[in-house]
Amino acid sequence: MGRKSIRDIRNEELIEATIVAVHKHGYSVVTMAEIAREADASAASINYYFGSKEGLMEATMRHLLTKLKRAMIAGYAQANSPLERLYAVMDANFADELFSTTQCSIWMQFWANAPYSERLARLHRINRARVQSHFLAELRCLLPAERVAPAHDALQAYMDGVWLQVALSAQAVPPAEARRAAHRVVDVVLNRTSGGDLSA
Amino acid sequence: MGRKSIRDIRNEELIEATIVAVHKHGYSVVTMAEIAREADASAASINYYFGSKEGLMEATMRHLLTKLKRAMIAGYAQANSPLERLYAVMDANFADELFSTTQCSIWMQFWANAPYSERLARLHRINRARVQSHFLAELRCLLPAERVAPAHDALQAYMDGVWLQVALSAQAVPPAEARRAAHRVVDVVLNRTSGGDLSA
Amino acid sequence: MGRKSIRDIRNEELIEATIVAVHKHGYSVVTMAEIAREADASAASINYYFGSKEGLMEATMRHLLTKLKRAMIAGYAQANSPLERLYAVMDANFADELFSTTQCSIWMQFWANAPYSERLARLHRINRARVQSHFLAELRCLLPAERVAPAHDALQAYMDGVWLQVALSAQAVPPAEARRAAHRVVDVVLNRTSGGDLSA
Amino acid sequence: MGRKSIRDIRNEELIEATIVAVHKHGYSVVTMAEIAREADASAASINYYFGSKEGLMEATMRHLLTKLKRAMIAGYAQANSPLERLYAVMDANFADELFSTTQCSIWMQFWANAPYSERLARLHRINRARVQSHFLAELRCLLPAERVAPAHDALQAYMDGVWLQVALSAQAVPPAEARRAAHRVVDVVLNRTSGGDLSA
DNA sequence: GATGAATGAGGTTTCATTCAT
DNA sequence: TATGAATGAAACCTCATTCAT
Repeated sequence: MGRKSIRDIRNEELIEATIVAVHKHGYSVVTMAEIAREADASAASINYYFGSKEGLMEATMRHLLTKLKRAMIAGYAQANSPLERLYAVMDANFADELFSTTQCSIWMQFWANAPYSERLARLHRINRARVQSHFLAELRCLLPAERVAPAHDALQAYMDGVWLQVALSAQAVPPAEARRAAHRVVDVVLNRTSGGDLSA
Repeated sequence: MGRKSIRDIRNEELIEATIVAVHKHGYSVVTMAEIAREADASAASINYYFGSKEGLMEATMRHLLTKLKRAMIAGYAQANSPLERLYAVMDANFADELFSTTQCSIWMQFWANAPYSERLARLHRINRARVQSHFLAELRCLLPAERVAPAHDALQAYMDGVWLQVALSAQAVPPAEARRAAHRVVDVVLNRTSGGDLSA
Repeated sequence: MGRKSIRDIRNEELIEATIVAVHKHGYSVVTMAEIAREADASAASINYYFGSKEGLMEATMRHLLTKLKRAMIAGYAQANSPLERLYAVMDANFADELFSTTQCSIWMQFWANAPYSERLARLHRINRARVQSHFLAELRCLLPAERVAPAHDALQAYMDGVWLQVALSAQAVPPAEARRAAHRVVDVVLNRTSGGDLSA
Repeated sequence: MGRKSIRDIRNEELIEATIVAVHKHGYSVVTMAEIAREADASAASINYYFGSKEGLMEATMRHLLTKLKRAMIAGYAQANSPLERLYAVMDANFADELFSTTQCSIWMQFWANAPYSERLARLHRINRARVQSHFLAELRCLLPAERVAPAHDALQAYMDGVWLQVALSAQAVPPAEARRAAHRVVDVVLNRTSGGDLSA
């Protein structure tokens, strides 16, 4: 039942190796050999499992998206109001197991290459749409109609920008701190702070 | 004095071609041949002018950074207060001649590849530092010390995020509108809006 | 005694699959995986039975040669004169169970690759020698010595040529018709037709 | 005017090397590296000129077909009767510069692989149609309508069969002798020999 | 200044074969 | 007996770069 087949185990190992290797060398520069070395396997066996390099990349991105989705669902389960759910969406993006320099780096790599790979672009579109629908649903409960779209744009831009900064600065930011900052941004965007305080 | 040498003219043509080609194919996938075709030249002549592919890429990024710098300087020249100068920094990033889908795409390509090219990384660091120093200088005039850093982070993240969104959605946003939205974000971050209104 | 072991049954299935797969993809392009798929088996099991790809090919060719040999022996058993035996040799080559587009195609594949595989070349030599000795034996009874060799060459060339045409045109020729035409060629070569009529 | 460009010269060299290499190793087994070695060039430069292995093969076959066509046209020019033209068609196939073991071997390789390469198949069809139309045109002048098709089939089969034999026996046959034998076959098929003599 | 020609280096992918199960 | 799993070897092809012209 919960048993994992050898295939599943191997898949996961290879995907972990891919994440590390992509972070080290860059998405479209990394070679199958480098990934294989990282996984203590042969390049041929990666093709055996994923069919091609692009197949591997797609599987890797799918893996990350699933992680993000799970984090978001988990947060939602414990939230009891629109505001808390809004926080939960932000928290998912800055969750402990997601918001590391390595993973921010991978995300950026995928973003940058999505426009040139239909398979990546598709995953990106799906994810973006899902996050957006969550955002909008909650914002509609909290803001007048005409402010919903701009608020969503600002929040989404903020989240993307933070990831990008972490990816580029290669300087780790504690996830908890990132979540605190994100909550403040939500508050400011919703005008919930009397004094509008962006500092800790 | 304003006379351009043949070399300068050719350089500019090749850089323009590079921007187009990188946008079409992606930074690390585009080939010298594709760039050459875009410029109606030969791959060999590009090496003649820029030494190597990486040299060309560095020159191209430098070209874009110069454009950005000029836009910022021009804005500063007309600004007469900290707030106006803050607006000017944002405006430069969303200037008519910079904020196109193509160019946002290129920026993202450069960002994504900077960590893997020392020459690109250096340019990125320099630029980032310059923008940051502008931001901080103005914010210090407008906010208490402990709120300066978070405000800067939020504004920078917002700007990066917007570029990224435009690059990925491939859906053009009118620069003027982007500037208006950016001003509102500045206002909100500074708590300058009594009603804290993010909508038009 | 006529009992077939599992091994024999499996062998035959795999050989049939090989014939189909070689026809579909070409001798030196077909892969073990494709053959295995055709036989609903695994590539590994083919190696278990035949040792290697070349072993399988040799067995397959041997299988076809045996079929041809049997057809020739059967024809000989019913022939009562040199001329009838000559007809029988031709008939064997155009027998119902041998003269199909698929099999002509296989033959051509084997011919074309024999020069590059010692094992195939050996089979080819043996077969060719056997057919030749039959031909010569009968022709010697029907023609003066100095006309035997040229007549053999012509008949052999004709037979090969017809197979080749069928293999390449991929347009089936009814075996019975091929046999009729072959008989006429024999007659012409032997000058047995007063009017020398090559038409039906 | 008659000047050959470097490109033409190189093309020809590479094609000659291809013929030799294909003869040595077999059509679909020969590697680019082997061909390159034969031409004292690099594999990369072959792709530079022909785009791909298949492109090279197509060009090589086209080269051979052109040679055959020229030989046929030359023969036709000197023929003054249907019979002489018929001889000329046969002679072209067994011309001194075409009827060598090496070239017969190449032809067979191309035939065997044509069914699996659209580009080769196309060339084959075109050539076959051209030869056939020549044959039929002359045969119609020499035979009653109902004997034309069978006579053509027999002659074509004979020609193909002889090439195949030479390719497989790897035993050279003097072209002049092959032509003499071919003329006799024509005579027999047309019933022009009172004694129907297939011997020298 | 400009470019065909040429190539070495290297990447992805395929495939026959082996082996543990 | 049968086959997933794994891989070394090798093939094709691409591409940045060099160089003679």
